[in-house]
Order: sequence, then C-alpha cells, then structure tokens
Amino acid sequence: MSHEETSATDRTGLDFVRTAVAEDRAAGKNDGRVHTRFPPEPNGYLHIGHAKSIVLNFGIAEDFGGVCNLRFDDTNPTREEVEYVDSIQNDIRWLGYDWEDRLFYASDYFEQLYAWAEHLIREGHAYVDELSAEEIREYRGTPTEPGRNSPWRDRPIEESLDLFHRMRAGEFADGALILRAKIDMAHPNINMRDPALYRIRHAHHHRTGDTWCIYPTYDFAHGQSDAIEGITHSICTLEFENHRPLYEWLIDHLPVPSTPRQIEFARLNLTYTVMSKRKLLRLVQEGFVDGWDDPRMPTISGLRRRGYTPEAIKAFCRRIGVSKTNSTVDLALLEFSLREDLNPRAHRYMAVTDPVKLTVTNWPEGQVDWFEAENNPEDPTAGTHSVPFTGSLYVEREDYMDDPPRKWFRLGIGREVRLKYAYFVSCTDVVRDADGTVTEILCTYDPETRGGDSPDGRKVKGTLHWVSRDHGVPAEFRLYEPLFTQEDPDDIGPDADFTDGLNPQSRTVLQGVIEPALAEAAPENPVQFLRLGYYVNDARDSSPDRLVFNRAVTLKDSWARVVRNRRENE
RNA sequence: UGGGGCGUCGCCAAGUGGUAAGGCACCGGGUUUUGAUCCCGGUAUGCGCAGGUUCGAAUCCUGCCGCCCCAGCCA
Repeated sequence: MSHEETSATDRTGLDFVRTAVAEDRAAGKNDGRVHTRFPPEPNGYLHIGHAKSIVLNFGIAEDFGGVCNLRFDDTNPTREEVEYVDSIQNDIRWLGYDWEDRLFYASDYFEQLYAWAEHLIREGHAYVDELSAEEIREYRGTPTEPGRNSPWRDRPIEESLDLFHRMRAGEFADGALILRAKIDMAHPNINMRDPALYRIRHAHHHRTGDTWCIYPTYDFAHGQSDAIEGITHSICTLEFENHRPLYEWLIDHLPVPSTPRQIEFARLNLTYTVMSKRKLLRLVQEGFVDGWDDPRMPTISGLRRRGYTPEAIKAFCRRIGVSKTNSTVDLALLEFSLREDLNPRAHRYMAVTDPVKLTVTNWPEGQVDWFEAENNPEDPTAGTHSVPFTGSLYVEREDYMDDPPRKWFRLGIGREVRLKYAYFVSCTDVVRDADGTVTEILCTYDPETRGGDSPDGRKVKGTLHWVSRDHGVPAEFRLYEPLFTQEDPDDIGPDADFTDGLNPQSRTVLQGVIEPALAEAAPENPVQFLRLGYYVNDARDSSPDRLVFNRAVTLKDSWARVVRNRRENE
C-alpha cells in the first residue's frame, strides 16, 4: 500500500480499525509491521459472529502485508475440549484462511506466564490473597463505592512468593488461595481493583494434562500472549474495552518483548438468531436442534451444511462493515449474499417438492420427448443437460389454484401455462378425492408449442417447472426457516426462557422428485431448483439411495409479496 | 448515584467545518421460457434532543436524553 493510500486524507472506505492500523504504520510503529491473531476459546463451535472477526483479522493482515495467527485461548481447563479445537481449525480452513505454521495455544506460554507472575510478586505488584471468593466480592465494592484492601495485600513479598510456589505444587484446594495484581481497590474501573491473575484449578487440561493445577486468568494470559507472538494489533469485541487499562498495565509492568495495541469493535448480532455460545450450547444439549452443524444453526458448520459458501459468508462480513455501534444486521442481508454468490454459478435443475400429478390427456401413449436444459442462463459456458418429458408429470401443488385471484399466472381450470423447455398446456379439469383435495390435474398440450414458443405469437404469463413421473427420482427436501419467531429472540418477558421463542416451523420435511440428470450428477455444490431456491445435498444424511436436499435459501419471490400486500390491504 | 462506550433513512454504514456515499429492505417501471437474474428510477430539507460558535455545523462548544458494557477465582 502506498503512502498516498494510507495518508490521513485518503481513508474513505477504511473502517475505523484499518484506519488505526494505517495510522500506526504511518507513524512508524512496529517498523510498519502488521500482525494480528484470531483467539477463540475452544469451548464451542464457531459461528457467523466469529466469521466477522476472522474476516477482520485475516483481512487486515492481508491488506497490510502482514500475517494472522490462530491462537487458542485455553486458560480454563474446565470448559475446553479437543472436539472444539478440531472443529474450529476445520471451519477457519473451510472459510479459506491459512495460519500456516502459526498455530498457538495460550497454554504454550504457561511456563513464561508463571515466571512473569513471579516477577510481578517480586516487584511488589502482585500478592497471594487468602480471602474466599465471597469475601473478595464483598471487598471489591460496587460501581459507585470503592473497594477495601484485603488484609493480605501487604504481606511480605517472600511470603507471597512462597505461597505462589506452593499453589503450583498442589498444596492447596481449589479456591483456597489466589494471586492478585496490586493496583488500586478504589479505582473507578472495577477491573483495576486488584484483579485475579492465577487461580487454583485441579483439573485436567486438554493439552498440558495434569502438569498444572493453577491457571492464569484471561486478563493475565491474553495481552502477554499477544506480546510473545509479536502481535501489533489485538482486535477484540466491545465488552473488553473495560479491560484495556488492565491489558496495558500488565504490558507496562512486565518485561514483555513487544507492545501490542488492543482495539475493540462491536460484535455481530443477526435478526431471528441467538449468537451466544451458552445459548447455542443449550440448543444442542437440550435437543432443540440436531447438533452444532444443524442447518438451522448460525454456526459455520451449520451454515456450510445448509448450503452457504465461504464466499457468501465472507462477502456478508465485508458488507456489514466494522464499527463500535451495537447493531443487529437483517438476516435478509446474509441471504442476499448467498443468492448473489450462487446465482452466477449454481447449476439449474427441476425438482418438485410437493408433487401433484399432471396428466397430458392428448399426449401420445408411451412417447418420450427429450429437451436440452441450460445449466445456467447466467453462464453459457456452463453447458446443458437433457430432461425427459412425458404425458405423466408431477408439478408443484401450489402451482394450481381453484378460482384464482387477479394476476395469477399459474394453473387453474381454463388457464394455459408453459412447462419450462417443453410445451404450452391448458388445464381442462382436475380430479379430486373424497375430501375434495386435488389428486390430479388434467391438461391438453399444444404440439405447435414444442420448445416453449407459440408460432401464432400467443403469449403465456406463467412458466412452471415439472418432472416426468416415469423418470423422476425420489428425494427428500428439508425446508428451513428462522429458528426463532421473533426478530430479537432475547426480547422476552422476565419469566420466559429464550427457547420459548423457538419457531415450530423452522424445519419442514417434504418428499418429492428430482429430474434424473441431477441424480446422476450428484454435485457437492449447491444447485438451484428452478423457481424454488438454492439447495444442497445434505452432507450427513444424503446418499445415492436416499437423496436428501437442504434448502439453503429461497429465490426472491415477488408473488409471495403480492399475496402478502393484498392480505395486509384487506 | 461510579467508570467505559455508542447514537447518520426500516437494517447496516461512509462522512472528521463547505452544504448527507454505498449496500440490504421497500416502492415504481423495462427486459425475461425461473413471478428468479439483469436494467432503469424513487425513498434522510435531514444526521438523538436543545442551545451556542461560525459566512457556513452530522462534523466544534455547552447542557440534556436514550441504549450497551463492567461488581466471575468465565472469556
């Protein structure tokens, strides 16, 4: 990037984090070097909110010719598991980012962190406290009242050192002792009121095993880990803003090899979605969804299984921008990003998800007519595939209506429509069962309209998709809607639980048919079912014997809008 | 009632004293063998509110109001 591009007068388009990074470079900080990191705690699966952070951190490194590390923030052995460290790496790679040989763990630094804790004690900046957790809380004061010094605060340095060594040696039970920084119990920022640095936890750690029974807190581990790795910009979310003074205090009081700068941005919220790991974990554990990768989950693995592409997710993350304003992004923007990505490249096929028979009564018995269907009208180089037409078809149940309203372009008795690629057909009658439900639509076709055009210039407004009953392959379709009925799932009464707002219609399973060419192609990438939406083979449940498709997103549907507006106006 | 942040169109978001970018959504219209895509056009006399400074303010000053975060030995 040239000086012109980074100058203070030409920063239009740069978000505030990039602006800060550019200014630091211009000021010559870190010799112009830019080094970021993505620091997940392995206590859950990554979600779309993490994607925002990943795109930001890896994106900034890329933009400024730097690199980005992956570092697991694994300082709390009681909540962290290897399943999560594996899934996290998997998801980041799938998004298309590469940390190369820079995979780290905060636990890699436990020995160094321990030495730095000793350093703080020797310098008189930390002490071992014997107050209980409850007492510490009482002594801490409140936001409006200052706290009080612990009676152990001014104990001799040698005594704290000895106790700290014995904490490590395992002489004490969980919670009996704790190492605290000695800062200021009257500080207006509660994080500066002698914060905890090391606590006793006799727990097995997923990487260090039983080597340790004391573990550093987030505050004592994060900034120093950044410094060890030479991180120049430590980008995190807004709730850590209050921790920045402590982050800087520790960097100032320790002989660390570099001085990273913490910058905070607003985390992502999405309408109709919960994003907290705690809540997502509950959805999984209590069986409201089928796992972390359930296609309704906002997790990266859920979105992938749903049919979202890395490109769509990344485009979405760039489009929403980065700021410090708490915001909730419209789910429609995520959906738009997927359609935008898929439209030019997803192959088109026909599928009928809710089939009703359509019989062409004047079709020559046993005749099969083959048509060439374009794989993608947006891309002529995508080629074509063949689709068989017969007099025995399936069409979408919702494409027929008794006494249709104005502007209905589809089937109804006396109506003529085009069957995509094939012929014009006119509906002459329907067959019903005892309940009056339509079981078969009867039509006649016009042989002159082969290919879908009428030589007499006759126009038809509607074009329907269809599948031959003699050739169609059975398939299951899983249609998804938002997991929650309310735009803000957390906007509930004091006595309600967020799970009360779960959408009972979040998943609808339908049995239908697909055209034979698709069954043979078995593509792994999402396809577009004409007029329906983008679908992908379910990575878990679909097999050649039993095809299962997940609906990633519908197509924009202006007919649905007409219906909706009409209803609202009545 | 302490400290730290944030308030620009329905949802995001540029803008950093010279007279309100862009995207999504929405509303019109055109093209169309997907009511899709694509293409045109429309939508903030206004930047939380009230004062003030200035030739000129979303941008500076003052005072209010609203929302978010902090009293884990979670991150």
